[in-house]
Amino acid sequence: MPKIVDHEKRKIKIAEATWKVIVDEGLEQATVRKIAKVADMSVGSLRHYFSTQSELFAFSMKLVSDRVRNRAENKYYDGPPLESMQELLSEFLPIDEERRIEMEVWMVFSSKTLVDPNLKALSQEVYDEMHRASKMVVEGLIESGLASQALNKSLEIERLYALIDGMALHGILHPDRFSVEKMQTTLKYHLKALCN
Amino acid sequence: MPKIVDHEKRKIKIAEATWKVIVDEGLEQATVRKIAKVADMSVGSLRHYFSTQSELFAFSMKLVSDRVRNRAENKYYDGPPLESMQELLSEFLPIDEERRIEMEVWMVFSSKTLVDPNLKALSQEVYDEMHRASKMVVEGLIESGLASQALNKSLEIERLYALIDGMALHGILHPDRFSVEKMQTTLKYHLKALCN
Amino acid sequence: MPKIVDHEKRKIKIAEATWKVIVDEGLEQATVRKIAKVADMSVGSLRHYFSTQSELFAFSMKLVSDRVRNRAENKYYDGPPLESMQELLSEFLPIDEERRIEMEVWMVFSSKTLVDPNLKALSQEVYDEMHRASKMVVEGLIESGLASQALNKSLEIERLYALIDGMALHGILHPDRFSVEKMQTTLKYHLKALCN
Amino acid sequence: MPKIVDHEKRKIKIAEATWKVIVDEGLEQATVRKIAKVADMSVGSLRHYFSTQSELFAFSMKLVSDRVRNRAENKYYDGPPLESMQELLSEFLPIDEERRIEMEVWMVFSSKTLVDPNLKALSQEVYDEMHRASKMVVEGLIESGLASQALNKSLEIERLYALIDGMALHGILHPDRFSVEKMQTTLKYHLKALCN
DNA sequence: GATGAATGAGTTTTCATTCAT
DNA sequence: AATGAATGAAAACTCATTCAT
Repeated sequence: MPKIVDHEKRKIKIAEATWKVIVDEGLEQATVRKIAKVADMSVGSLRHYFSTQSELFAFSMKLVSDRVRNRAENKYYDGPPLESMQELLSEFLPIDEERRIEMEVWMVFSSKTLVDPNLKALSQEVYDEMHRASKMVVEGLIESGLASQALNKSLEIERLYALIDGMALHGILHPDRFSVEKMQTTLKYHLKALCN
Repeated sequence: MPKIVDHEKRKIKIAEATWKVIVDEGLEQATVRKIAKVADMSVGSLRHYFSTQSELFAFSMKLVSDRVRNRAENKYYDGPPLESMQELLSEFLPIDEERRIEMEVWMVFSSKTLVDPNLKALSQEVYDEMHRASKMVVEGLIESGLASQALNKSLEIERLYALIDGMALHGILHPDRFSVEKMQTTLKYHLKALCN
Repeated sequence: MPKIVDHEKRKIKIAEATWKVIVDEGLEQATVRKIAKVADMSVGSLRHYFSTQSELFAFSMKLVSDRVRNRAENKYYDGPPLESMQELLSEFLPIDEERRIEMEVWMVFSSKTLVDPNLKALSQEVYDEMHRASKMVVEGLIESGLASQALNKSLEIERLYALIDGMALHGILHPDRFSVEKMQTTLKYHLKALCN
Repeated sequence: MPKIVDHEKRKIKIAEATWKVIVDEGLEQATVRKIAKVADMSVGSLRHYFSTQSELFAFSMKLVSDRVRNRAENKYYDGPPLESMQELLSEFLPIDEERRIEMEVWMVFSSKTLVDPNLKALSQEVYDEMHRASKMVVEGLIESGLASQALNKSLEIERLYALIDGMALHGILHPDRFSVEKMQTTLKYHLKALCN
């Protein structure tokens, strides 16, 4: 009987170490050596789980989207509609340390997406998912009677989604200029604006 | 002092080569050797202009903001206010090849900003500039009487700026999903929404 | 003691997997991992049969000589002398897929012989065996009266043996230039030449 | 003005270092590090001349054929025909230290030829050249009236060429069994046999 | 016996930077 | 000013071998 390890858990541990190195030192410093060290294992061992760095990065990026999606899906939305929507959309913003790390890692990988075909597919998938979430919110507002039926639904979806990602970007790159509070207030403001 | 001009021209040529490599192959592939090759000069010669790679990157990033700013400032805005604002704000969106390249390079460097203190200052400066531009637009709309005085100016500024950068992000990362046309329509839609 | 037979069978299976990897990808690619995979077993398991790679290689090389020797010895030579000799000597030429693989593997290991003392002994043994076979042929021809007694026996042996190995070499390295047919015809021609 | 070095000479120096390592320790030990050390330069410097190991090996192999060809072509053959031919053909045998090294290196690379497409072309070229040399000898013997016109020219060419390479092989792999003297005597014997 | 996880030394390769010319 | 040779550190990756289960 071989040594028993939970393969998936190990991979997640490594991916989280990867996040840490990326956040602390940047993607270029996310070398196999450093990641192994942070994950507290040997380079050779790490290679059991990810045979190439590319694989490791793909998994690490995917873990971000999995985490965010899971949180968004498993949350219990029971308040008033506007508040529920605010809560849902906040899942995609760097409103606390946990989310900030994920968003930052996501952004760094997104950047890499431009020239790494390996990561492109996931980026597209998530774009589509986010787009659907944005659609759900806009349609939810209209159907619940909060928002006017006269809204241009399609454009509102694009606007909302771009707003979310723009705020996430500002929140990550300029936390001192664009605080979490501003983020939340601006989001609430936008949702309310849709309801006039 | 023609020498200085030449010197500066050379540096710009090198920075543009850097952009090219970044867009084509990514920041990690932007090695001194490759950049020198694309700029059609020797490695040693390139070093006369930039003694370290870090300097070169800082200059290359700054060139993006200079270019964008110059274009925005030197443009002659003579149409109706809403159209002028649309035109101004479009300068910050990847609406054509030239701008797409600049935005993409900017995004890649922004990513690096998170861990490279050398680039952080410029990033902040540009954030502030953009914020001011956003403010100008919002205030312009109010002062011209197009937009209601009841708007929350401060939040509208954040909203507009985030929308712009979010759209730029989507336009760069997902040009097939978020076309230039959608970008322009969404922007126009937003500006109009402010005027209701 | 059926266990021992199984043990031996397993070793042969592993050696054949080694051959396959060598022929397909070369000696340098004949890693323990790859061989284990081709042999359809785990790395750890393979180690029960060969505790070091060196052992494995020595066994794999020896298997070639065993196979060739067995075939040569167990063959029933009942035709005319010249034909029998042609048949015998053909056992040492890559005249079909099976033999081609063996010769190729042999050649690869022979190359390694130059610097690997572990393999040298076997190489010498086989040289001597082959030399004896060559001697048998030459003496056979003379004794049977087919060849003249005036032949320089010793030189004829060297000549025949070198011819065989030279043809094997050409057959392996340049099958498109030196076909199996040419090989056979040349051999027959040589044997006949001895009989003039 | 850049530092002036004779690029080609440097490459040859490196290739010779490669030969040395191969002869002393085998192809698998012919690592870039070891070669650089023997060539008395840094690894990075070596990479100026050969950007990949594959390139280095291809050049090193080619250098063998160049050396042998040059020697064969520039030699002044002025004795009796049979002696001239003996001398020419001896160029392809490991009759002294210099030639032994070249032949050994050639053999090692030939082995690699089987799975390295990069080296295959050269191997074929040399095969053809050697074949032509063999043809020249056979035809020379016939034309000079030394050998009978009744010879099967085509088969004699194959036979001679295989004999040469077989003897080279034996001379390299088993110098204690197949001495230089035997080599020469066997060759002379063969040439004479053609003349009966 | 069997498994595969773990290790660390070793490999090729890349690269920013320095330096002699 | 310009060139490209030289360097050494560090990268990704490979691998035989060891070991716990």
